[in-house]
Amino acid sequence: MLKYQKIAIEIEEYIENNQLQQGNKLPVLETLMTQFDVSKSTIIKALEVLEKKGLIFQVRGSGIFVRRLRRKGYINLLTNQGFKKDLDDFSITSKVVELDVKKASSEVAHNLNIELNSEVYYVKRIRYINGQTLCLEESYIDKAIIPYLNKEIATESIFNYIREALGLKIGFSDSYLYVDVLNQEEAKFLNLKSGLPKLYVENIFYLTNGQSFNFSKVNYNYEQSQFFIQANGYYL
Amino acid sequence: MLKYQKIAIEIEEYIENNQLQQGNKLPVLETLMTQFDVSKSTIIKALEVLEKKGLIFQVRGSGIFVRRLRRKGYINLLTNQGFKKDLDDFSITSKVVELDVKKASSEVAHNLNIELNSEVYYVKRIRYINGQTLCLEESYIDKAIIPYLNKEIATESIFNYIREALGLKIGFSDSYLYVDVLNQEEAKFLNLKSGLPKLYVENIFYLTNGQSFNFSKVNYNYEQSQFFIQANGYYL
DNA sequence: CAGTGGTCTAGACCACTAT
DNA sequence: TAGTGGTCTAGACCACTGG
Repeated sequence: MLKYQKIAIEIEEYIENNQLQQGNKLPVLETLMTQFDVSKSTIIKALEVLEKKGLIFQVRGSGIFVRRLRRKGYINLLTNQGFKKDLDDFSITSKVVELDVKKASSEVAHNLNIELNSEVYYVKRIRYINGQTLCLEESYIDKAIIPYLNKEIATESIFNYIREALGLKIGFSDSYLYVDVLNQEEAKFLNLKSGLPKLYVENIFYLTNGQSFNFSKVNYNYEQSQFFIQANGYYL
Repeated sequence: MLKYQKIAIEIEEYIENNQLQQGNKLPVLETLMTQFDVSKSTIIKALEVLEKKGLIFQVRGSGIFVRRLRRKGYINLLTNQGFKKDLDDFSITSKVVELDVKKASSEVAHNLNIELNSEVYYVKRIRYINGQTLCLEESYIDKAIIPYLNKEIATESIFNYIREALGLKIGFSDSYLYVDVLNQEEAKFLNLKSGLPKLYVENIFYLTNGQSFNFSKVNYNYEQSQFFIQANGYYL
């Protein structure tokens, strides 16, 4: 593990263990440098990690402060692919409805950047949060990248499998979302009535090398869909 | 302007001017260093900016590549506060329905982290995208931080006013969102029927020093609400 | 194994905040 | 004006990718 990652984790634990609140001040750079016995750049790099995670904010000339969310019970929209990591807050389970190998349609081929009719895994799952239906998800997974998949893996975390069993590194994702109403089939799976609102999200996930490996369409149960996003002001 | 900011802008322009596509390779670090006549760290810092903006991705041992969105017509959820910057893609206008000074309710006081009954500006606006109703927005703005506001400013960009006229720096934001149905009043303002779905978002905006200055509640017209989010894999 | 990006250091100097 | 975070450098060394 890299120095700055380790330091980031330790500072995060420090915040957690001491139950620091929004606006609480962390030790100054100088102190952190001597405490961890590393150079200034390394501390800065560690703090950058925490800033990206929305855990701290830095004010030039003033200090380093804790940033905390004011509300609980919301799902982080930027980290909601694997879910596993949110297990502390939520109990999320899945039921696999269907798992097949299919030929890529033009829509799937386009989003996965592969040839028409290439083989993809098609996985249809219902996901539950604390026992309630959370979403109906259809995933198309490039078989050229993930050569094997079964129901057991899909019931657990496909992302963990890709990371741990296959040793692939997940890099980034694009998500497109809009609001719509449930059709009959979606409503049936979510145990809701058709015509009710839903959040519809399409995701494309990429490996660190830029290859897209997973295209998914997700219909969220509006009753369970509370999300949050923390933005850092690189645009503001 | 800082060196790394300037370099980031130049590289962005280079990508734009040459119409580079997803996966196209940029010059290697060594080349960029000599081309801009700066140290390695400065180039890395510039590339980091572009990576956060979702414009490039870097692959160790391989190169620096262009990252492009596959779809047009979606609003970036992480940058949708000012709107002004999206003017290239969308024509967004506002109509101010109401502008008052009010006493902060407990909800507003809590979200703005101020005393109950402190004075806040209350701004109710309808926003239009390409002539269609986009959203109905209610903002509560801390009068202790923004001492003056009028209809003209609110019709244009409140954020630009805060930045440019008041010289304040906007730092970060928290957004909470969920899907719901329109009530009669909201429907009226959005020119839709009650009972139709909506995306409901609450935002809290902070200055760089961590002070929250704006709490807003936004109801989006589902017909015009197409959003995208690019995630970088700091969690994946 | 050559090419390429990432980490880390030590230190000079700059810019903002608070008092 | 002291304290604190940010920028920038030059260079050593590390880690991953791909032919």
